[in-house]
Amino acid sequence: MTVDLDGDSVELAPRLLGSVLHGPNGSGRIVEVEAYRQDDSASHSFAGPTARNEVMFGPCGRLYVYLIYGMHHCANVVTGPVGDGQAVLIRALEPVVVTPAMRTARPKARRDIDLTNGPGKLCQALGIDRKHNGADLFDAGAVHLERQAPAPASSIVADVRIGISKAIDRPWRWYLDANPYVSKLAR
DNA sequence: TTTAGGATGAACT
DNA sequence: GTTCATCCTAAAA
Repeated sequence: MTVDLDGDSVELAPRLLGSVLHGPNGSGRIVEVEAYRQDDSASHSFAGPTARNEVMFGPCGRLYVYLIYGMHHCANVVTGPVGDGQAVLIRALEPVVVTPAMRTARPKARRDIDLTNGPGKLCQALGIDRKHNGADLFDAGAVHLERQAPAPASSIVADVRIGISKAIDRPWRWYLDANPYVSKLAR
C-alpha cells in the first residue's frame, strides 16, 4: 500500500506528478515538485531529527507541514524508510474543480491560476496547515493522496530548485511542461 | 511588465 | 539575534 513511496525522493518526486492531493477545501493535481534528502544541505533534515522535522524521519506516505516566513505553510510527502529524513515538496497544483471553499480561502486570487500556483498558496487554498502535520496520506481523511499513473517522461521538465540558498545546483525540481499552474518556469 | 522590499513566527545558533 | 523550501504590494520602467 505505502510501498510505493518507500524509496529515494529524487526518484519518486517526478513520479508524483499527476497524482491528486485532497484537502479540506478541495483537490488538486500535482504539477510541480521538489526533492529533499538528508544528504542535502538545503533540507530541513540535513542536521538530523528535531521537533519540527521529526515527521520526515517517520514512515513514508505521511504529510510534513511547516510554517515558513512566519505566515505560509508548505506541504511535503514523506518518502523513504523510517529513520531516513527525506520528502517531496508540493510546489504547485492544478485544481480538479475550483470549489467555493478554495475561493473563500484565497480571497487574494484574482484568477484561478493564483489559487494554487505556489507552495504557500496551495496550502491556503486547500485548507492545509500544521494541524495536518503527520497525517497519513493513504488514509481516507480530510487530507490524503490519490495516486495516478505517473506523467510520461516526455512531458516532464527538470530544473534547479527555488527559494533556497544552499545546494542550489541540484536539478531536483520537476514540473509538467507548459502547465499554466507551475509557479516559475526555467530561466 | 518587472523588480524590490516588507510582513511575521518558529526553529535554531 | 539570525535564518527561512513565500506571497503580496507598490513603485519603476
